[in-house]
Amino acid sequence: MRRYTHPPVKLRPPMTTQKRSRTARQSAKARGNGPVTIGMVAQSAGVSASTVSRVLNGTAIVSDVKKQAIDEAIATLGFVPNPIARGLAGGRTFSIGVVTQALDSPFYGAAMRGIEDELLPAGYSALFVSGHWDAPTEARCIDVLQSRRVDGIVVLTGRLTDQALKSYAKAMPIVVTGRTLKAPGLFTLNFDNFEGGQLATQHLIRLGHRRIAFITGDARHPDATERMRGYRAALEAANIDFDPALVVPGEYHELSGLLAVDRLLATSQRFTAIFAANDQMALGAALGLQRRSLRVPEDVSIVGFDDLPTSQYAIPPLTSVHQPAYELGRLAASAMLQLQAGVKPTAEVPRPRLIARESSRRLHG
Amino acid sequence: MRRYTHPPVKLRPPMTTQKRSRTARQSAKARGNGPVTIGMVAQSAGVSASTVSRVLNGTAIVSDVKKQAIDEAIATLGFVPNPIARGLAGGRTFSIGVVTQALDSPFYGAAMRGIEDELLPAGYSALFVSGHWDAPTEARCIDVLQSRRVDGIVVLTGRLTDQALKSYAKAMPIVVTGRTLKAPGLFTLNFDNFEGGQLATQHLIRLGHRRIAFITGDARHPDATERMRGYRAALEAANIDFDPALVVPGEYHELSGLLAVDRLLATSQRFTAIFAANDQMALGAALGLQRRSLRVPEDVSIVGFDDLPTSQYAIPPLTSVHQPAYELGRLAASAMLQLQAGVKPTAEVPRPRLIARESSRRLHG
DNA sequence: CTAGACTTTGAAAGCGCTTTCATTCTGACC
DNA sequence: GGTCAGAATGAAAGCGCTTTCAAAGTCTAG
Repeated sequence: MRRYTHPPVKLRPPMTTQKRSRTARQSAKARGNGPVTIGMVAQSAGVSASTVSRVLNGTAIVSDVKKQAIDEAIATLGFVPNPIARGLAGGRTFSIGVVTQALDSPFYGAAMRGIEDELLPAGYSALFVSGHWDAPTEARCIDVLQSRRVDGIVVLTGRLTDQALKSYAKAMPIVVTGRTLKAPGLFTLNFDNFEGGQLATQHLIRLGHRRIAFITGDARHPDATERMRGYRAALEAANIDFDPALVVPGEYHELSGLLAVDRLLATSQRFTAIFAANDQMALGAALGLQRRSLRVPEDVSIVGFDDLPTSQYAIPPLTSVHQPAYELGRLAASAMLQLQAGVKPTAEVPRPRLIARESSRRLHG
Repeated sequence: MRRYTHPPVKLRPPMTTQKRSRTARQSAKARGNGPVTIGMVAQSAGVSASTVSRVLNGTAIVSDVKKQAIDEAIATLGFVPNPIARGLAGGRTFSIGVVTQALDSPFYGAAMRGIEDELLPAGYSALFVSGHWDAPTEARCIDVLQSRRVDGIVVLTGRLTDQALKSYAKAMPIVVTGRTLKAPGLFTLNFDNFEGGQLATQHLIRLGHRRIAFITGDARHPDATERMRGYRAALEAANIDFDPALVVPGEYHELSGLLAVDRLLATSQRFTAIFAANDQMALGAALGLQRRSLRVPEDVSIVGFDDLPTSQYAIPPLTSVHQPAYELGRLAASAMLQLQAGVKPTAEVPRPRLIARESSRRLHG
């Protein structure tokens, strides 16, 4: 098997003297094998390692002459500080843990991209782990992240209790999306799912629909229940009676949307439109309708929620409430950066917007 | 602003004596503030830190009595070794870097999930970064990962040259998907895109199609050109002349599929089927056809490639060549684990399979 | 001029762990 | 009973960096 010399620990030559002098060790390093260390920079610039560190971190004033010499040495040697050593010594690893729910969801994917785009330029790395919509798993994720000594954790939605989150926030800064919570060291970023639900429902009402079915999301997700609240509020505002028979449970994936339509049709409830609590279910519902030879939007209008990138290419292109996943990721990350810097974050999530496409149309239009 | 006590560096009380005794320091720690260290375990078990380390890593024989005492101490104190310190001292960080091309792609998402599922139980963490299909960006990603001292890197496809990859493999183990390459410290995992392309085309031919259009992927992706090779080979095998007019370029996203159909229709080429080099373009193509009032599959059959999870819920459900993204991730990760252990990986990628759904049907059936 | 107040700087300790080296114990064998 | 190889263990060095502490300069004001 090959040996990798990166940290040449195992291959360290046996020491001959009890204690090699500092210089001896340094020149040994300078011979060019391992990576460049702060000591080599210091030597090359004719200063001490402490001073180099000070320049690196800007933790103290250093004379311009030396600063220049150090910068030059860093450049010519191509020195890159070792984050591991920094982490050990300084207690900061310049890495942020991110608890997503599914690495392979288009929604979280966009959020992760936003987080990465924000963190990388700031010299931070992101550690993505997935909680699979399960509180114990999420807790384990956070343990892993903490053991990796991340400087902070971004939790994308999730099922942890507010209490648990608050308690984590005592140990390190936390940014959470999908809820509103006040606690020291904790910053929350909440998308207005209620308003989104209203928007979607209003849109259908304005198109003349009055029998609007609703496919719910998992009731354990606060955002799902909020969207439902929005649905009911919009109905009420339009003086349309809420009919429980038009509400069918779903689980945020395509299949459950398809099944929901089956169930709806089985009860022979009349309806002219469907509002699905997310796009995946809306797409499943569209397929379900098609299977029963019902056309979208001629026979039934459909509105989704999330506005996934692919939804605009669905057949027909899906009307949906846009959720700014990428933006949300960026905001969460920049809030975390602010927390790191000791600044109180101020980010605000954009308000929901409805993107009207071809899956919804005027009733009897 | 709040201070976090995790590594209590900044708040360390000023030293009173020149050099505190070992015991003094330890009991200070044992008072219960910071996290549990190996020293505390050692003290509690009545052995030295070295011995605890030996038990932890299994690097030397330790008497059963002590081993038991140590295990007990670890359990009662809830000790978790600090990976940062381990990384510094031992040169291993137990983390694997993963260069994906897009964090928000369903395909890479599934692969990431596979990687995570394989790595986590082994005590490794994954560091995901995205190269955005750009060689310089990928190179920068690898630099970041190396500076983070990952123990190895998994590269999912990407545009780096074989040469570059080989040279990286000199510094640390590398696993690459999407190409076949032999080099020390390098393991490749290649999906047979050629056969996949053949499979898709054969399927259409068997259904009676002879005018089969092909929407290509980005020509810079080896897998795209392989799929095209498969297309041509299948045509040839069926004695169908290759017609360049039926080949239109695409870029692996929905819009380019839609545009490709427009272009195809504009030239008024006759065709009864379309093979798109990936599902996203197939979906875009389906929408493009629908816009021109052409029905799928009645007027035109469509076959995609990748078999994204959402493709089975498209309208109509998409026939596609299944690509085992999740499996691929798992295989890549387990190969990396084997490399870490000094074992020669043996993993093999499953062969392509065609998943027939409703977007393709017998011509004039 | 010189005491006091800052600035700048380097030496050294320390972060938590691994690994080497030396030491102490066994037990086997002559 | 004595010698010697091998097993088990602890002390200490070291990974690369940050931070404290003290020393050495540099001013400024009395």
